Amino acid sequence: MLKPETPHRTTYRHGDLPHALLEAGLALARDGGPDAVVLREATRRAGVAPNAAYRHFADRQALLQSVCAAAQAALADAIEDELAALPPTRPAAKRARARLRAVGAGYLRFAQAEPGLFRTAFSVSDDLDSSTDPARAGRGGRTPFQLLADALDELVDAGVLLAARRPGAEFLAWSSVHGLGMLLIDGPLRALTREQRAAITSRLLEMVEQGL
Amino acid sequence: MLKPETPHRTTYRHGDLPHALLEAGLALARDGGPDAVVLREATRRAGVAPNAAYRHFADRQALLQSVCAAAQAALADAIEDELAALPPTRPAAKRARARLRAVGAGYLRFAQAEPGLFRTAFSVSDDLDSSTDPARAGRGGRTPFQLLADALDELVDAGVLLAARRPGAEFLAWSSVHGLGMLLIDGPLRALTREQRAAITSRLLEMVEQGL
DNA sequence: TGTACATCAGTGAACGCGCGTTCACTGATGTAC
DNA sequence: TGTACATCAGTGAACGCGCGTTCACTGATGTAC
Repeated sequence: MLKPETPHRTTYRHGDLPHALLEAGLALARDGGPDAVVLREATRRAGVAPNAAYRHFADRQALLQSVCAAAQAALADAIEDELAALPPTRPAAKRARARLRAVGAGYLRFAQAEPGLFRTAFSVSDDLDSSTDPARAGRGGRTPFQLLADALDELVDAGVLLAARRPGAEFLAWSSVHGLGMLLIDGPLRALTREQRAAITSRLLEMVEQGL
Repeated sequence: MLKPETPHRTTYRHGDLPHALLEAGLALARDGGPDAVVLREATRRAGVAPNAAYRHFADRQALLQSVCAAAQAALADAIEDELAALPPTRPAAKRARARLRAVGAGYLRFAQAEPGLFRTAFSVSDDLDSSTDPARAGRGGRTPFQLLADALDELVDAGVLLAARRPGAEFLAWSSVHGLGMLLIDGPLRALTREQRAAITSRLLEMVEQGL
């Protein structure tokens, strides 16, 4: 087991240690989940003494929080990718439906492609305010939560979802998709084939659409 | 902070150390989740040398696995309680519906009453076989997964759920409820009042029923 | 009923590990004059 | 353009912690004769 990269630094100053630590933290989260995000290993990877981290992060928790925000941003990116890949669709109702499904599909794709980051994204217990924290936003400036809310708003605009049922709907949709993500990466659905996963994902999204 | 109990033992033999360690492990899980289930603290609480645990558990992982199974059994008990509290209901369809809701309600009640145990119950990544492992069963001899499956079967028998939609339905229902549990204990829904939680729980269960 | 002995549960001491965090420091940078 | 000096980023060494796990051991139990 070789270290992936031992950064050779010629200057005394690192250059961008905060960023390097965040990247190292993300790498740790990627293949070990939140518990693997530890200061010493992050500084090691950044090629710096352990205590150098304290110039930029108050403590381990602060680094973890940054990594968590970055993981949520990555999740937002995955959702945006899924939305962007959608073909232009004409009737507004059909389009809105497709977009909601894309949000769910992107979410689940990310959970399976990056289980470590996914777990990390939800490791820091947060509240409603942090769901819209710009640090958690993707390229388009929206957090995963906001992307979901947008899709639901479109559904109302298109007349698919009754306005009366809109409030709180994000939590219902989110619960279902989040739960499936968990079962797929850690739970009893781990062993399913790619096709089986796709099938169950599809059925779940359909259920949410019907049930909302 | 005093130790809750320092067991005074007069005999050299403990009596029932495996059981004592399991109980200690459960207590640790209860207020610290899976990461808090550590051998040294468990033996401390059992009033025994750290290495005594190795007479009964191969390693830390083995203890955690036992605690995990016991946590699932406790979850099964919570669901059974909810089912038992149901008033007798006449039309089979109405009855079957009420029972499915009770399964979900019991699951979510447990998640909120015992978040540490709930997290621990799903900390050991398992497969479909372990979902029916008797060690994870409650008083009635059924695991949480089996209780859910039973409820869905009743729904089919009562003609509420199309038999064609039955296969895999447990995963859809489970995902939704499990996800809501996560959001309620760790996620953005933590801060909700009791009434708000009840309302969202009710809506989610309704959504599942409609959408299945 | 007594006794030798195998079996097994628990002990005591120790190991190495990786972690978070603090201390007093040193080297480079950039700004004021 | 040059230089003193404040500022700040990183260093080196060390701390204490709690953990999992191994070793050779000792004390009690129960069974065979």
